[in-house]
Amino acid sequence: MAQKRVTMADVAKLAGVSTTSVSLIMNNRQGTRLSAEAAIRVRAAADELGYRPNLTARALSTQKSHVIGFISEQVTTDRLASGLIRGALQEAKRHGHVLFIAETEGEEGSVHDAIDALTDRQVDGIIYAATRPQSLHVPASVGSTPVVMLNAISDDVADAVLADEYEGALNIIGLLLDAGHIENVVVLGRSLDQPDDEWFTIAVQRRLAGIWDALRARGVTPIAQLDCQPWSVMNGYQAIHDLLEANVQPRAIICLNDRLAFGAYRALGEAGLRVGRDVAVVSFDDDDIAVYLDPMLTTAAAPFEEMGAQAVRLLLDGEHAPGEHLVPMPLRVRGSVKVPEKVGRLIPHPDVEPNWVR
Amino acid sequence: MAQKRVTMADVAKLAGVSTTSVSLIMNNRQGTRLSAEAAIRVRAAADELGYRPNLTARALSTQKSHVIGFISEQVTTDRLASGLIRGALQEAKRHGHVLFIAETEGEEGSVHDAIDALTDRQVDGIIYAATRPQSLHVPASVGSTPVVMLNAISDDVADAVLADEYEGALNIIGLLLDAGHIENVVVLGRSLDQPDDEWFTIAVQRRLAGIWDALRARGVTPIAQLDCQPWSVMNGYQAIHDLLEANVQPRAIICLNDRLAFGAYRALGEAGLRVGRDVAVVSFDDDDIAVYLDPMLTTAAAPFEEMGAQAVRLLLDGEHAPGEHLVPMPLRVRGSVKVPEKVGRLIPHPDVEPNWVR
DNA sequence: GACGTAGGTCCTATGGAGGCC
DNA sequence: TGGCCTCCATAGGACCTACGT
Repeated sequence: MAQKRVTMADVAKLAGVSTTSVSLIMNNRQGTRLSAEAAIRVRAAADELGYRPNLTARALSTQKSHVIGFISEQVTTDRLASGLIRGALQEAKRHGHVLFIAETEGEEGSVHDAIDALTDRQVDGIIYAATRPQSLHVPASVGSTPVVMLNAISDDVADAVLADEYEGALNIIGLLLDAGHIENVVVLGRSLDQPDDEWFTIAVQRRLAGIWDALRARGVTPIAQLDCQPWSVMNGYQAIHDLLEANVQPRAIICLNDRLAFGAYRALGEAGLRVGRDVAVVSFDDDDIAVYLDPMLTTAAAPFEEMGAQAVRLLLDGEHAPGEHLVPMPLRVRGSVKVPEKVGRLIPHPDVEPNWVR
Repeated sequence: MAQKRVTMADVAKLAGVSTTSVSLIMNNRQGTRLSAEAAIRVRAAADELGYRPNLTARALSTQKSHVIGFISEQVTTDRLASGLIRGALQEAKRHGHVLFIAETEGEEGSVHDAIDALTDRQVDGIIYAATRPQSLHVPASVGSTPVVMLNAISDDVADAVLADEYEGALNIIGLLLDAGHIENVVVLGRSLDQPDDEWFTIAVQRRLAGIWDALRARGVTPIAQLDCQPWSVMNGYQAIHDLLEANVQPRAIICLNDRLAFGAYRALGEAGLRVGRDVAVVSFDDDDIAVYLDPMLTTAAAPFEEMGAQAVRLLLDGEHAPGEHLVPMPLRVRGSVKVPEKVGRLIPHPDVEPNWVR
């Protein structure tokens, strides 16, 4: 068992050179040219023995571990935000890096522990991701390790990757209104005068701002704004249910997220109203359930994968203007909005339900 | 910038001892007792300087990295299976370990690369997870690094953690039948005589076996078995829709997974049938959508978190009987099955829709 | 009894040694 | 005498540990 790993020394011995030469050759060092013949011998020996450099040892000596730490508060749980990890993972892989994952369960001190666990292992950089784009505190214990906030912001860190909620909202509402759905518009999720609370994150603020700017730009005034918190299926259902009971007939519903839309569908269905025919619905996030609905939901997708990838790039790049980095939210145009041909041509193709395996 | 990290040597100098002493004291080595006074001096110095051991260096010298590698084929994508990671993460943390994540996109050779990336970094063990419990090949390049298969099996590896599909099926079907839903039973997803195919994984085989054994044990014969692949919302809808069109009236539907159930709900609803009143529905997995449905879905939950945790325990333990390790599937009893009081007492509490943040 | 020295983990970085023209 | 080419010894990096004083 446990046959020891092949080391540089083994290769050196077999090739009849020093370990230095092996190192230089295996790393393709320019400048200090060894004889082509020696290089061939070394490579042959390495191949024969199946030599692979020990990256731990290399990290110790170069101070570069080629590892990125990914801290999240429950991101791995959230099916939406697992896209963040996925995007980061793929981009990291493209650069020969690998990801350390550490999760903080929101407990105090838990972040601190996670950061220690990562810096103790000499990660080259840290991505600090959140489910909600709230402002987070980053302990000073990171030291000089570069940090990028992902779907979050922090007073302690310059770089942050966020979805471009404002533009996304402008676009999706623009789509709705340009398609002619300008009467009896309802905003579901949060009203303009709802007092600030913990849910009113920077992302929500911008999303809402985009919605209203788009409405105002076209002179459209909603007939109702429905507060509800949290944005759950149940609350979406209840809000639209109550609205219909009060004899208000929406022709277009702007949902602040897909779960609210899901609830709205149900309430509408119970009242005999058909989405796409009687009522247009748009939403945000492109949750998995968006394509489970009938008709499928038109929504501004949260670009989580791209955001994750972007965070890795920022970390590895080093040379970039610090600040917020906004990633566009692609529109998923599907059956919940009837779009005239003319407008339809300008926008991306509908998605289909993915082939889930289980 | 980049103020160098505090090393053992720094602590030693400040405390006026050798690095050896620092090492021994910081690691609480018994046996070789240093003076209590020296220990105090060293700890004070370490505190003052904010010393933390460099785990990379430690790993190099002890051959223990306290890192576990987690390889998955798209597990991070799948919102169901992200529970695997979450469970593993928390258990690893409890043991002072951290998780390397590597994803293979199903490409050939990709697994090989992932394994290399991990073993090059001296991980203490590897968890190889899959979305479908299929049989996977594990390249010999793992060498002597211990491997545990998670939600998968392999001819090359003894240990595997799987959901106890058979028991889960026995239980959930038992629940359905014991509640009195024994007439006009329909099995939705896969029939007994459907030929083997790529979807017929070991998990599906056992799930199906459990269903039928439970049915037979009570002398119940379904009035229909509906094949469909993949198990999507659309296919579930279509199958039940067609069934109703053919004038077959199900009183109980056994869905092979939650997405099928989702589709079934829709088809039933369109036909004016109410789940929980006219038709009982049970299912598998406890997907997020299970609680979005109305009434909420009664389902045998895939115990992903517990499975992930179990995999970590097996890796760290070392002393255990090798083989398959089955994790029970808890029943989530909700509104889709009317359960008589008497039976209801014996089973867990209904869940509620989680407070999603976005 | 209390502690330090030296050698081990594996790789990289640097200055310079030896041979040849 | 110098220059050029090929190569290596040595000294890190930060830690652990067997042995010695």
